[in-house]
Amino acid sequence: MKDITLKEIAQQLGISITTVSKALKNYPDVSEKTRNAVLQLSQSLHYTPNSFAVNLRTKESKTIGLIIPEVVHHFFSNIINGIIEEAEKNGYLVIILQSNESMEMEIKQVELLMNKRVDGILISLSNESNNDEHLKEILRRNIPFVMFDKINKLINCSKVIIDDQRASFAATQHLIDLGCKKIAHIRGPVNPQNAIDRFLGYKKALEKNNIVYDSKLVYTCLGAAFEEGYEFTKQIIENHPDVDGIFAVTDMVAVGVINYLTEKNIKIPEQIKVIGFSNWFMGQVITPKLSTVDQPGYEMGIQSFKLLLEEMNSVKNDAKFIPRTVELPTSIIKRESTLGK
Amino acid sequence: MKDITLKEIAQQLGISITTVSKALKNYPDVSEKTRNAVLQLSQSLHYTPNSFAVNLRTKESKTIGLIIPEVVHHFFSNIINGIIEEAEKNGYLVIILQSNESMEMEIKQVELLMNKRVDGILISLSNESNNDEHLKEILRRNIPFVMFDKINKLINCSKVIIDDQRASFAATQHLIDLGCKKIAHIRGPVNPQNAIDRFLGYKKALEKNNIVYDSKLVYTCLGAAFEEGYEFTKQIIENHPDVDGIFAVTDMVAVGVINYLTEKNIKIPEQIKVIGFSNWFMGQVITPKLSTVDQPGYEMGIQSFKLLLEEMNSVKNDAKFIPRTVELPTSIIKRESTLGK
DNA sequence: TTGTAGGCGTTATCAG
DNA sequence: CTGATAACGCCTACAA
Repeated sequence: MKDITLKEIAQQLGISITTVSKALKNYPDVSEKTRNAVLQLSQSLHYTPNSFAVNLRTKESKTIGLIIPEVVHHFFSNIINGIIEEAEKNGYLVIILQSNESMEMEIKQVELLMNKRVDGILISLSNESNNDEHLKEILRRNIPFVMFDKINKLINCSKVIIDDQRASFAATQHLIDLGCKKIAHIRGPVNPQNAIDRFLGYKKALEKNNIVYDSKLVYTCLGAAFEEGYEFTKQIIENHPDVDGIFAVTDMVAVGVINYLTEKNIKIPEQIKVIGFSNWFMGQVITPKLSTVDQPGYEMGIQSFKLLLEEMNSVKNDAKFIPRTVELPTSIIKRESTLGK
Repeated sequence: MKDITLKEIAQQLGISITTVSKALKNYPDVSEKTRNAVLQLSQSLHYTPNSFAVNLRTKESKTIGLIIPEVVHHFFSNIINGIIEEAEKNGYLVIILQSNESMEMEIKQVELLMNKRVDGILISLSNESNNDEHLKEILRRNIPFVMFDKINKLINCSKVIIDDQRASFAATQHLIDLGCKKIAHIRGPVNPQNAIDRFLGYKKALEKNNIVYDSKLVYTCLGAAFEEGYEFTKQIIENHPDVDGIFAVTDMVAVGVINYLTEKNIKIPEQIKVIGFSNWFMGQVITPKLSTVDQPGYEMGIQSFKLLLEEMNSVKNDAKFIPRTVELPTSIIKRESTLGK
């Protein structure tokens, strides 16, 4: 089955390619008769424009690129969901790449997408990312660009974030309100801004409540994995048996915490209260159900695409675009791991 | 910053576009000297070929399309992971679309991808899918095409699957081996082949062990959701209090089962043994830990892409390609929900 | 109302 | 070794 082109249709009807093109695009200067003939034939032949040719002419592909640290991840997959949906609604397709938390990969992938000439790029930075040349290059080339969740504050592009500091302040405050006096924090990796902010929120909450901050109660994950939550909790119990609250950087880590405590028959929340971050589905179905911070992943995806779309439209019209930062609200979800049954 | 093209480089060096092109592609018939000049200049100008033009010429985009029922799903996101990784390794990018288990969406998306002229298409069918015109159209257009996990047996394309029937036979047998006499099955939706096969495996295992099959013990999900597992278990307990084993079509459903039983203080596995299907991460961290069938999602992604790649290469060389079906092994993961501590 | 011509950027063929 | 020319398929001034 060979491809149907304008040429093909033109030949069959004995008219010029131009006329066919115009008829299909509803130009006014085509006679009713020829238009109908063209429409009919192109339908019966199942004509669809060759998108490669259209891309070349219009210099856009209606495709955007998305770089994300991990796909197998409740929060991120929710974001992907939001992005894909909103993109499709607006006639865009999404190419997804996974940095696997590696900056090297991220750099390669940015280049890949730029060479592919996607119409815009969405990124959530890898944990490793501590350099921003590749991000600046996107700006230099004037490619519409939005960062979400794991961002770099120094890059002047649109961003969609939550207020990690405020949210983790609230989480810590929740523990304090319930009577916790000695709260450990299992924090995220060193580089990412949101791990830093969550740590700062924790610290601020302690200070605000006149609890002395003790750096020995802060444990730093390499990857925010289940095993790390498990292992650090072991250390916490052994070295600081009087800890009565644990705030984990992520629900995955918090679930590790809960697993260790449950294994050792340490009562949650009576002896130790646990709160996580992100509101992964898992937290609702484990025992005890996990208190956490709800982080609107799906909504973040939607908003990220919307911002990108705005910028893509601006660039197309040679209009100036001023980057904006959208901050999404979070809320504390109180469940059994802090409140009990 | 305007785009660098072959023309630009040719002009600056005072040579022809043709020569520049050849130099860059390491054609043998270019003098050392001009080649070097070209390479140097194109590097300093950061030349990259315009992929739109390349697509148009070569008639391929090094991009494939993937249609999947859900992105926020442990098993599927693992598959996506495998596909993206293997694709990238081979120089392909992946456009992801989500059918949301709707056949209508699936049909639209297939068309979208065909019009986009992706080099190949990967699909896992939606639960709703009971028509195959859109799939046949892919074959008609001779577009490389692989189905995985949720397939349609009637379509003559490559497939990557597991033996659902055998796996669920083994799962049911596991319950029987542990002494279960009355096993309920919460099955998946009506259409998908693998829900059917899992049901058949369950039934066969009963028969093989001389347990009378009772259709009243089979509950049919609409979407294989947590809530369905919970709700059906309630019905099971109320209507069939002597059930001593439950086999759920999916871990998500099984977790719903466990949640209901735990809430009602029904002992797992002493009173009722539970086994799921797919080996989602969640199952390892809930209490009791869930026994299940390990289904290799990541590997399935890898294999699917590999098959597609083979076919894409064949089509490119006008070689004949004979569709193949790859069957991946599964295994029973025995945990607390059947074995106890 | 219709058609001609040129170009988007690359690549392949063929002649010099 | 180099380059002119055509073609991929579409779109759009401009001309007829």
